[in-house]
Amino acid sequence: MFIADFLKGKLQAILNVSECDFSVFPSGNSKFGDYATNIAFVLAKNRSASPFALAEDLKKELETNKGFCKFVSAIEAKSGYINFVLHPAWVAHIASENIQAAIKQRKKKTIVVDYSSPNIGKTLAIAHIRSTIIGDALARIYMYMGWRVITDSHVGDWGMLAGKLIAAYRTYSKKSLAQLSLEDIQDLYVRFTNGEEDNPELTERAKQETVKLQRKDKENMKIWRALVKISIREFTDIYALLGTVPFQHQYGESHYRTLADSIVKDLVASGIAQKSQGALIVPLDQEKLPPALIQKTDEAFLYITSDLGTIAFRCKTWRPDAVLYVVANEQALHFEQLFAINRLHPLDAHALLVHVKFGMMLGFDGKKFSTRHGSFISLRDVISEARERAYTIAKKKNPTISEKQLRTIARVIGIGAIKYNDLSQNRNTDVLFDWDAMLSLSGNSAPYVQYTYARLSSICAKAKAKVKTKKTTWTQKDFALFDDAENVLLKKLIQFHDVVLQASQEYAPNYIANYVYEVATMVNAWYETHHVVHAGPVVQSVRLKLVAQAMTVIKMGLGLLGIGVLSRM
RNA sequence: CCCCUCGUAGUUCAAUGGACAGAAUAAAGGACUUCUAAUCCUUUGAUGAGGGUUCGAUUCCUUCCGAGGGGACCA
Repeated sequence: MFIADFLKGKLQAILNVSECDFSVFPSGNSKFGDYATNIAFVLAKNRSASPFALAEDLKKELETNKGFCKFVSAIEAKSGYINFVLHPAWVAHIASENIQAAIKQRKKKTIVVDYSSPNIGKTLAIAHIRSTIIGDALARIYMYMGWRVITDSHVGDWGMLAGKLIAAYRTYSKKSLAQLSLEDIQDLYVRFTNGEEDNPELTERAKQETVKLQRKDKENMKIWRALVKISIREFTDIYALLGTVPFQHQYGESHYRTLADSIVKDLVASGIAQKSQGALIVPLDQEKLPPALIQKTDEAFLYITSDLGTIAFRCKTWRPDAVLYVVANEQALHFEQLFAINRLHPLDAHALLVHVKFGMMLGFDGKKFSTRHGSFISLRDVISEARERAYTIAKKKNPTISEKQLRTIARVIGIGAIKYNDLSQNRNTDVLFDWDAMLSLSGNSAPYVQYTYARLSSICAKAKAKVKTKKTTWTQKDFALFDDAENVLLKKLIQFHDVVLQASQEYAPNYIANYVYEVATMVNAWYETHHVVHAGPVVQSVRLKLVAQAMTVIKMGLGLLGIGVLSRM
């Protein structure tokens, strides 16, 4: 149940104000009721009236509405706000919902999430972590929201990069294709780019190999296919380590080359693209953007060209309602140009194209990570470091536990810490890479929330209660045994859907992370002062319901972020 | 020179234009004979600077200062 949305709809209908842009939101403080609205402020502006008096009037109008009073048991007007206390019967109804089931939509919508998108020839690095983790969370969130989700990693496998890799292989490799590992390829590439600095001949060679590849030279195609295969295998391994949703597609840029070709022809024919200094550009003065270069002097395509093909392909194949590009801030101009060209020459009429941008991960020096300057941190190293740190602590806490269990705990905690670090922030600020911050195991972190879950699991085990993970059935009578803290906690727990909805609308997984953290904080405070196992049977059974409810919310919330829970840690 | 993102406690981060700007960490003190102390409870501390719009601005506009990233043949 989307409580805020539901109440807003009721208010619109009862007060007949559908055109007015007000909001309904959970009150931050229980002294202001459970939910509140700023409707009086918004209406007062339009009618140039006093918001304070208007709030009083609206309150009276709502109080006389019998239908509305089934959902809200008390209404108050306070300094212009109207605050609502939810009706206990309705609270019981909402709390009894099965939140593990994905939300059903009336009309099933489709979304394409484009994320991770590494280049071939290199293992995944720290620079890929944000896109991979944020994209994965968004995919999970939209699946939960009942959308048809298409996950696609737009792998960089074509163009100059591919040519360089082939040239590097041909120039330096002593191994055959079959013997080659990704590490070998990476070494060859680094050696090649270093060599380029004082040997322009190598760059020339790379260009020639690129042209040969684009002309489907047999030998080059063979080398290229091997490079792609080795790279994808490595990517898949790391995604498995991270526990991300497996990609449905990893179409590379190469996949779009013929489509891009026809789009470029169309753009030229319709006069949108024109020659400039021997290359092909799309002027975007009207959009107040610099011109986009879509074809080089040597007729090779660029990043933006294949992305135009990508739009056409996706729209034709899946007919999505939205396409999310989870790509760092540095590509902002690229996407502005891409979307602008799409407006001039619509490759699809109705898909909403969104660049979900985020701040960059910066190196220790506060500058961009770059392989060339040797500031390369592989994702494998980050993962194993995280696991190691978690392992050390887990072993200290549980000296008697089996090695196998320890490893499981270390994996879930370590991965959780990495993901949470990114997903709890997700603003556009750049992030300075810092081992300790990224792998924090205490305070506002995934392990804190996971620990809360483990404690609750332990209560269930001690009380010999079966944890009902699916749903908890509540009646209004249960609340008679609650004190204030428990009331507030349950009201917090039923906000789950509101939060997920908002996270999906704003492409902001951090709303869920923050919410789950707040829930964990409340649970831990409650835990200190309320006993379950030693309480009397009646109180115990109600508190066990609360425990089950909290466990479900934490498990689901972390699950949407791609983070697991443990019954023991 | 132009464009994008950002500037909040000592540090790392929160805050759909809203009710006293929240956490974590660091510092000081306190709580395990009862469900896991990876926890809980106290205390100290912040919106880069100046204008403007608004009943109300960390949020929107503007000027300046500072950081990072882009700006036609890499992606």
